[in-house]
Amino acid sequence: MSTRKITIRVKTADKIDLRDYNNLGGSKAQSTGKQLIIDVLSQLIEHTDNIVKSSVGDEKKKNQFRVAQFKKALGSIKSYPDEISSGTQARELPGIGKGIADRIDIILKTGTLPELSETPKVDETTRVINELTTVTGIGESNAKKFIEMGVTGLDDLRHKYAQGLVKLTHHMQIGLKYYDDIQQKIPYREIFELGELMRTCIRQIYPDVIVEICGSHRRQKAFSGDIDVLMTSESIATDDDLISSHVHHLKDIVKELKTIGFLIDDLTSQGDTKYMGVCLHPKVKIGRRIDIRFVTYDSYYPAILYFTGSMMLNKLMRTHALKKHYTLNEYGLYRVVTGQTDEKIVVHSEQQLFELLGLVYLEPNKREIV
DNA sequence: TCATGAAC
DNA sequence: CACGTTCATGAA
Repeated sequence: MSTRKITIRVKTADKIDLRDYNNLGGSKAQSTGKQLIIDVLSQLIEHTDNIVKSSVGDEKKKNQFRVAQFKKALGSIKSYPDEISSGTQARELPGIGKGIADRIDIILKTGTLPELSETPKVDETTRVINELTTVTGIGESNAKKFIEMGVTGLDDLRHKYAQGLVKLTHHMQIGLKYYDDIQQKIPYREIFELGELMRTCIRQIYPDVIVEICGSHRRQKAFSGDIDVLMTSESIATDDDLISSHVHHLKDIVKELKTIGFLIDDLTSQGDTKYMGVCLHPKVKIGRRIDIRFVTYDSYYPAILYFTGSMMLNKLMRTHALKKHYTLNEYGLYRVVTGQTDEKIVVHSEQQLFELLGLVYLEPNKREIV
């Protein structure tokens, strides 16, 4: 790994800073072959990303993977200190195989890539699938079924549903009901106030329950797509406590949040650990997607880390953990013992999780990787 | 009860 | 090849 950070402080000298993964250092504006490669590869990433957006199924998966590979290669080239004058030379770098090496030769020869001029053609079926799947609860499979039934688009789906010509699951019905609301981004301040509202309400019934809003809000983003809430209580330390607890905290909390008019519709109703629904700010009155997860206290810090993201950081941390013979997931950090059931390491802060993995601690607003 | 789809 | 877990739904 060439991602070792050089720092003056002895204490953190050996820790790895995951922000270096997409190394921005050293790529000053210069009209060298290397800069050209960087520019064209960036275009290739954007181009492939557009293909991802307009494709479905295996084609989409394939191209998503290509984007990830291209990004890795680009990061590798950016962090390489010297000039690159051939594909063969670039092949030595991590993340660069035959495909990228060949492209680099073409870039150096022609200044661009032929595949960039190919416009991805979107056929009508794909367009309708993409439109229908913007409704929460409608995935690709159901979108195809609707198309087979003659649905030609979102408006047509609404129409046919009103006529009783197609059946929708409860989830889909709510998805349509709040379609315009859910499309809108949620300002930071609104989520903050919704959090305070929730805490005030929950304090009345369970004063010991901890409420933390995670997701992009916790990463201090100005706008979020939905509201990701994590709850726990120190009195529910283990899974046994959660299962045997005759008081179902989550269900009681959801019930209470409904009576005060905070939650206005459900997407789930049976879950013991996970609730999905729609909530409302009394002053804003736009339906917002909210997810609430209730975890045991010994999973709280792994969970808060996981649900704060970003997704890319989570992936990097999991991969990094595996290299150090740990498994990291939303429930805990486990030491992998060969042939044995993994041993859970109970942690008491996010900092401690980074520490145990030998990583530089990142504040939530620094976790926006790539 | 099980398999599948969807969401995260 | 390309995450794994939770919940909803409908068939068995």
